[in-house]
Amino acid sequence: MGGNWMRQTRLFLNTMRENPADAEIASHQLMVRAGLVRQLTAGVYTFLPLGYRVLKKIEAIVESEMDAIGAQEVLLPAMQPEELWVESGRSETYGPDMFRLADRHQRKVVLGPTHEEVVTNLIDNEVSSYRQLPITLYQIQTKFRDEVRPRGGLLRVREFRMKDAYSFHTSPESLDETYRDMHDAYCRIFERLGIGYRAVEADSGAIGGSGGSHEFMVLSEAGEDTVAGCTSCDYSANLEKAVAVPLPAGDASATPAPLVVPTPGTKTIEELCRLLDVPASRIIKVVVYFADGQAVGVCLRGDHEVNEAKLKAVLGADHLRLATADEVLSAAGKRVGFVGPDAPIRMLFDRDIQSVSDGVAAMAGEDEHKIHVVPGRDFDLSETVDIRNVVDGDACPRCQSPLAFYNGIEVGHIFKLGTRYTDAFDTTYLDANGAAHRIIMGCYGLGTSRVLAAIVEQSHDEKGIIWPSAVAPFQVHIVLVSVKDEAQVKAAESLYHRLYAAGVEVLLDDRDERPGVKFNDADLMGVPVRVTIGNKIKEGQVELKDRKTGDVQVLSAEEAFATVLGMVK
RNA sequence: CGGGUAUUAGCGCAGCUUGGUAGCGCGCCUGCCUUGGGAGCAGGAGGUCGCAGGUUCAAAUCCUGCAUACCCGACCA
Repeated sequence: MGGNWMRQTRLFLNTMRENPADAEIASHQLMVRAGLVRQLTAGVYTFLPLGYRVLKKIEAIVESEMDAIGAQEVLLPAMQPEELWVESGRSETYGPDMFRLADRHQRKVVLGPTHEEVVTNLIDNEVSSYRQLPITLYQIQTKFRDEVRPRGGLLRVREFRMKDAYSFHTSPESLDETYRDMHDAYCRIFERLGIGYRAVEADSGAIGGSGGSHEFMVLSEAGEDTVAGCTSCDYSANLEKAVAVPLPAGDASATPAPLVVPTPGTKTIEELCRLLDVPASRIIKVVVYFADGQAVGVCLRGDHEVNEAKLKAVLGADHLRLATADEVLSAAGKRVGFVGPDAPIRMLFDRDIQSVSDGVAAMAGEDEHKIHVVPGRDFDLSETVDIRNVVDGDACPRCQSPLAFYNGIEVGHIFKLGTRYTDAFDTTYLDANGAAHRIIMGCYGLGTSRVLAAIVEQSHDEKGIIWPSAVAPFQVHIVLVSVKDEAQVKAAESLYHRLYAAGVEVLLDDRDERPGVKFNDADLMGVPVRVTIGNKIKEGQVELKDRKTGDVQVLSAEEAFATVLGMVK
């Protein structure tokens, strides 16, 4: 027993009628209520049989598509020496987000949040010739990240399952090819999984590296990422990466000379707007950051926000944070709120500051601002870059149509890493002439346990989960209405055995429960096809119900068998 | 890291103000009855009241500390 058929009386499963108190989002509530998972501690979950069946199905699909593009499966260690991370420089970058421990000899060990270091080390040891390249390795592993705040059930956790792949190349063209293969494989994976997704341009973030990067997003209210997407063409990008058409330069030909006005105690843009009765788009603000220990000012319009990912990229900085009030005072010589674009620190200007034709800037003393300020006329625009988040009203960089914003769950992320890690480990191959060159790398992640949550988040109704057929824990759920009725039992057992013999994954609800309980549990569990065997068996009839559409067909037992085979194959 | 809330049976909660035998609903076990959308009746099992101190004749309840969990925020000048 077990495997592809199961009697519900034997299934390790407790469904719950009420939502657990700490579950807020639908996927978390349903996964707990339907008995897929149980929380052990913050951000750490047990997968129960039903949940694990689904996870394995997701992973099997991922594996088959990885295999199809020639990637080879390995299993890298979850436990890794800290030295590797020190060598790559990421021990510091990751900081407290990594679980760290010491072994009995006080050697420092980390639990892998990802595996670039380990796999590069492996390749460094094993690959020496161009003849061995290109090669792509992948694994499905449990990863560990000590998240500041786990949340959203299985969406942001500290221990999770992830497929990660790494490719190694002798040329950028070869990397491009594998990157495209991966991109296409990911599209096939999400199509096979039966979920709606969007591939978006992304920032490469902490993993580092140069070159392209795409994220695969499941659009959902519960998502933590913001996606900016064009309303007419297919441009879409993570907000961290999204760009817009530059705003038109303002016409300052009629702007009078600057004038100092008193603005005591205005600490925010909002206060300043109210006091001077100007819109935020006419304020020229300066935000002070510390990038790798150096103070740098960012000058942009009052209604725009600094995009820290862009700022980090422009500066090439590893660490970036806002300056504290005290640091602002000592670095720029003015209190927070009164640092102007002429402050005596390195200043970066957002390119759209040039859209201001008659602005307000803190280019005077404390508790004063200048009005009628024109960028370029009244202060120098030394370094002009795109450094802000796109906002509502911005135009698509490809087709000029308006951009719109969505929440998304990041379920996959692919990168062209370049030589970020092979530089760190001095990983080279010999070419046909015997000359050594750095190996070029790509890496490709896909969070399988997060995909599970994302599917539930996207595919449910008020009664429960609606599994896409490809990942459903079982294909057919036979609900035997009364275990006391011999005719029903006989018909149910017969169908159960025939479906199993035909290779259909089938769950038989043989519990001595009232029909309402069984129907509600079946809806909660979300198996795509339900066969109800009840008192219509007297007329030789059973009922077939589609979980997603709710469509019901009344058929003979024989017809039902044939129809079910047709539906699941 | 900061703030808030919570912690009492497997799950959801009451009890705490005003200290005195630990309760309810769901679930679970037994029996009867019932059987097409979470029935009913009867009986029953199950709790170091998060942990450690303190106050008191007496603490789930008051006080102190700690732990854990959940939520919100983490400074755009």
